Amino acid sequence: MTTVRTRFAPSPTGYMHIGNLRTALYTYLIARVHNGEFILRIEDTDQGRYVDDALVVIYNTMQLAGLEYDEGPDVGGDYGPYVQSQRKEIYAKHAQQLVDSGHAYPCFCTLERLNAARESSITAGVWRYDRHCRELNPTEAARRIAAGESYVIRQKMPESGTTTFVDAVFGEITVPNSELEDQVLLKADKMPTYNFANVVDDHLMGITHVVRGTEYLSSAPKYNLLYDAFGWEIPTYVHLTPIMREPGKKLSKRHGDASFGDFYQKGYLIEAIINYIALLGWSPGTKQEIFSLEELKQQFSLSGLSKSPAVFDTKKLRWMNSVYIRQLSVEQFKEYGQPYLDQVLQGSAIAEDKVIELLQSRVEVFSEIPQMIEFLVSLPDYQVEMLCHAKTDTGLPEALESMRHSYTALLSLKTWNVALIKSTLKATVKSLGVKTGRILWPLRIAVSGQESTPGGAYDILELLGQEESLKRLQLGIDKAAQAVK
RNA sequence: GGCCCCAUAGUGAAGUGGUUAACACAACAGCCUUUCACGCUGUAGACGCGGGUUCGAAUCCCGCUGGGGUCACCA
Repeated sequence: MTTVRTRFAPSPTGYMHIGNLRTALYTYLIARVHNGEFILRIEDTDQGRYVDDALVVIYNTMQLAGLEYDEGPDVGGDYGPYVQSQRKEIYAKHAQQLVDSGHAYPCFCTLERLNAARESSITAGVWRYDRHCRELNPTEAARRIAAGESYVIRQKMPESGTTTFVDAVFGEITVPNSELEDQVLLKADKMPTYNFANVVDDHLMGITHVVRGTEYLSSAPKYNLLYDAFGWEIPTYVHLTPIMREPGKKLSKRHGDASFGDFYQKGYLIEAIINYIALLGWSPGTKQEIFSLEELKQQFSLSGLSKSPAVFDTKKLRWMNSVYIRQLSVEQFKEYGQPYLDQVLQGSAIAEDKVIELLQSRVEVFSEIPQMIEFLVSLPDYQVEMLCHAKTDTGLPEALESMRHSYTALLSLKTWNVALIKSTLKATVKSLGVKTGRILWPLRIAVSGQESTPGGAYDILELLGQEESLKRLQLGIDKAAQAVK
């Protein structure tokens, strides 16, 4: 049994797309579920695109997500270097090897010639390299290289026939060779193209499962041909479908929240994000939906991978995040929520511990805490109609009446705590012989100004304190009285 | 446009020739002797269309439609 080895090979672009993170996750899981090894490799062959701090983003994300790699640029390993720009000679050597064996050839065509040919072709996007340099005399080619002429190395594709390859999720796929371009392997700057570097690195690093997005599905035949040209064993391909924003729209950075960092900063828990994206395109085949990374490492399977693109559903992510939030210990919840709490409560006399307690079962995303508790420090303006409550037949006159009763009852209290507030108000309800909601609904609206609050009326009253509560209640009474007139 | 791939409710999905076609999110309703939330219960909602094959198709084949990917000295 050969050891399963997989690799996540991001390009240092400066941010981690949520789809990339999912690819990383699946790649990691495939390795772990087989007790294999997981490698991080940096694909920076496009020097023009290099972003300086981009590596840090990658390292941090991997660490945050708990995707530990056994080998990588920052942890070392026996198959290094793990940064493609440091492997230049390796690619050049292998490219030459293919030239020598007749599977590739130097091409001196200028970009100008190529672009012109492309543009002058009848229909856009159908032009393929015309193999202009393919049959160049080797001696002639050598002379031009020696003369310092700029050139690239191209892969020689079969003239006819078809190429078939097997993908672990899509099965057998066959394409006509006429579709295959004599693709560039080594660029003029002697850097390899992605396609070439991948084949060489994956083989040299002993990668057994090549995991990547479906955008590479159509270049897979070229990869196969390359492996064959080298006489290397073809790895297992695992192509992953993209994540969509809404039916027909690819999830992109443009939409604002496609990067992992954005979600993380908005107050989504890393465990929830991982859990959610794990299920976006993969199914365990059971009804289980909540998975820790540990469980995923046990249960992940290639067979559960989906063939069609999945739409990213923020609502479900929110729900899942709330599940994880509720599972947090009070201490953990406090730790995460504190900054958001402070935004509103800093400097106020509100008892933070109580607020935390009330909040945990109601928060879906941490960043929405401020707006949920804003009313504690300043009563928002609200419509009088909100004081009415259909369920208990509470119209404005009734609401006004009940608030007056509440006011009187609460004014008499010498001490201010939930238990006392509760018993007092219950007594009021009883003495009036009305439904509890008749008293409590208008009361809660008056002190909070909103229909939905963390905690019930008793809790809100206690948090606000007697003075503030009565002040707000009086405001509500005035408001209602004015409207009733 | 060529080539490749895909197709079950609004969304994620189970299903692999015979099922009342799961489950989850979202929606809606009810309950939880106060709202919201949590929880519980329930309701509505799907096999894209048309042909075959078969005693029998969501499951197999073909066409159509729709969607995705790709066609760079980017990855």
